[in-house]
Amino acid sequence: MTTLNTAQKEAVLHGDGPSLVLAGAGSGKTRVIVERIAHLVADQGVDQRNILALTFTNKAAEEMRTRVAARLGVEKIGCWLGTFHSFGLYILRREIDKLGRPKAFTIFDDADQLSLMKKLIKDAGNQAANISPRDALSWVSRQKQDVAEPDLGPQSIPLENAYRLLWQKYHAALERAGGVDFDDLLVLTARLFEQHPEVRQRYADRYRYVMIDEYQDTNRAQYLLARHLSSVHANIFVVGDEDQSIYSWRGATIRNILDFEQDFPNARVFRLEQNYRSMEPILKAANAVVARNKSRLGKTLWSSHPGGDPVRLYDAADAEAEARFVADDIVEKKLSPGQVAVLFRTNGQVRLVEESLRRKGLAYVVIGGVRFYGRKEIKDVLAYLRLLVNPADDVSLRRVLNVPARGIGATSQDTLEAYALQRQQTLLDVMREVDLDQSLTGRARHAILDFVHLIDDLSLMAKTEPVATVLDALLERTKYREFVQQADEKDYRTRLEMVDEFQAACAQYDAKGGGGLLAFLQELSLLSDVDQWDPSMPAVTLMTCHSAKGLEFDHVYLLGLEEGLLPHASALESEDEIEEERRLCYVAMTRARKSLTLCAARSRMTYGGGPADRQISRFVGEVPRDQLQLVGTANLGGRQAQPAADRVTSSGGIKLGTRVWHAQFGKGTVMYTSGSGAKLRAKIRFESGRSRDFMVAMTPLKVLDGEKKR
DNA sequence: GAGCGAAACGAGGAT
DNA sequence: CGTTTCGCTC
Repeated sequence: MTTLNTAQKEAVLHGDGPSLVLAGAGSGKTRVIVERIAHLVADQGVDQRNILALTFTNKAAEEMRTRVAARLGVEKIGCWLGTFHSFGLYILRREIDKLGRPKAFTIFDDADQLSLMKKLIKDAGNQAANISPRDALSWVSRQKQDVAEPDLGPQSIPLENAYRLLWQKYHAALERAGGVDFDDLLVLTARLFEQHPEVRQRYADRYRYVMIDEYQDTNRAQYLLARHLSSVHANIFVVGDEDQSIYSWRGATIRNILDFEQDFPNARVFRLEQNYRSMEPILKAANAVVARNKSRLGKTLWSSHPGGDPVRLYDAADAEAEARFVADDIVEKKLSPGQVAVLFRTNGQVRLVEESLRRKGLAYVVIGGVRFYGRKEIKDVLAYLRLLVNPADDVSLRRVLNVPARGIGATSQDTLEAYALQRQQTLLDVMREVDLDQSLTGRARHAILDFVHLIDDLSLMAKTEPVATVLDALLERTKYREFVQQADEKDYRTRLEMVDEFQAACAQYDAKGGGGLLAFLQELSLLSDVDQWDPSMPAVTLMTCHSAKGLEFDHVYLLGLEEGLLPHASALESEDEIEEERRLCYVAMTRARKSLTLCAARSRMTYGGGPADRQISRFVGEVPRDQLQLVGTANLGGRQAQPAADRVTSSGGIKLGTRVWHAQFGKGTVMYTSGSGAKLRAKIRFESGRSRDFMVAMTPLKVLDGEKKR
């Protein structure tokens, strides 16, 4: 693609006012945004500082920055170009005090949220009995993404009441700890603009042009931000593809893109339907799949690259054979590893692929899964550092109070917690006054004061010294390395290497000019897995379909095209969720430039249990047969996907998606099965929100017929 | 309070 | 199956 096509040109050159670009997969939407910015700056004389462009990932932002800089012939661009979340952080750093919150706030990641919620559930006792922290968190997160307020109105549903109570407690605890979570970065920013018109006016005035990428994945908070920011100039330029909306579980609402023309009157709509990425058979196959969806605006992509190999289907005996096939095929076809991606629905699928690639001596990188910043030793160190900049952060304090063990055990901790609750003080403040309290042993009080001194000394240091210096002192004084070495004799080398790597990251941050410990910690929390990935590495890329969005590869292997995996088991009940799975499948397929290979296994080990029989995905059946080439032992006879209701199994009707009734737990849905016959096990999610695992033969379950939806 | 083995729990996608 | 919590002993 050297010059812009007519549709792209129109989108780039159009005049002021709101506009919606419906950009199909591979239609050059990034390029359109880049060219539009270049056009505004170079041709219209717009000051770069008056342009704001928002993306969903740092990776996308980084690529856009590079391309805009190249296009304008400058080293560094002056536009504000970054992710929604980093924009929220940018605003809150300056303005959060207007919401009555401290400027030195820290960002709580999902592990922090989980540990906080666990504690709140425990403290709430009977009021929140039997609620899983994860369920509570996702409920709270959903409320926040919809920008609701945690008031405790009269509620008829007891479960909802408990959730509401936890929401209120969570909200209060987070605020007291001087923390914000991921949702808050957007929600608080939206609220700030809502409640402080003068602030909104200032930013809306500055950003004459607002551009938003992946608009189909915006949630309500992001939508409100878009409205606020374009409330003065109304030059809002959004780019999206309703067929690639795959984040509804994160609060994204497809309505935002479907309703754009109503929301922003006089909007112009542009359609980009020429695909520059994929060879024709790949695009035809992907189009055929997504065309089954009902909620679409409707686009028909056509390929710039006619000819090309048909899409292949490998129908493996089991998941090991599937993984082996991928490695063998890469070797046999002499594919250059850097041009290959292996995509899958769940992170759990990655292990087998890693093994088979390793056996063949193929280099690979795994994106996601166990994140560097999710590692225990890194989280410990981060918790210390966060406590240094935010002494009110009780969540971090709890994590490190006795790590490494320093004689402050459960009894002492409970005593401190009780005092903190009673006096409405932070844990650290309570600990400062511990000498006044005689109910703790002298030894415990001594240990507690030592800890307070440690934090005080290092906090002072953090005010002036570079991050790496503070970290060195921290590791030294806590004897953290010795602790790691002692605690895990088997794996300590790897763990120490992780600590080394983190030290290097700190030093690098300092060397780049840094911004102090607080800024370092805030920015770290916004890093994503894909951000670390270097596409020029000569290695096969392994990642989930979700992570692959926005990327492209010459050769793509899409694994696990089975009912229960893609579409995922948890989506089988609802037509809307099936449609999202279908879009996910479409996103994955359209990552491929030259070749696409679909794989499925007839049998796959499930968690703990034995192998389970698998049905091939309905999405495979949606690809026209003449577009599909069967390879290996592939044989679709009798395995073609059938409508879910007609499928039969040998397990007495207990299978994926079956609606059942249990005397104790009520109605539920089978999420997974494993084993067979007398050893058949089934995981069932009940309408109460709880999930449980059963030996089917031992459990009084009734199969409910004729029920499709709850 | 620390350390260890046993039991229980939970497994979708991630800024 | 892998990880976290529990419960017992020292």
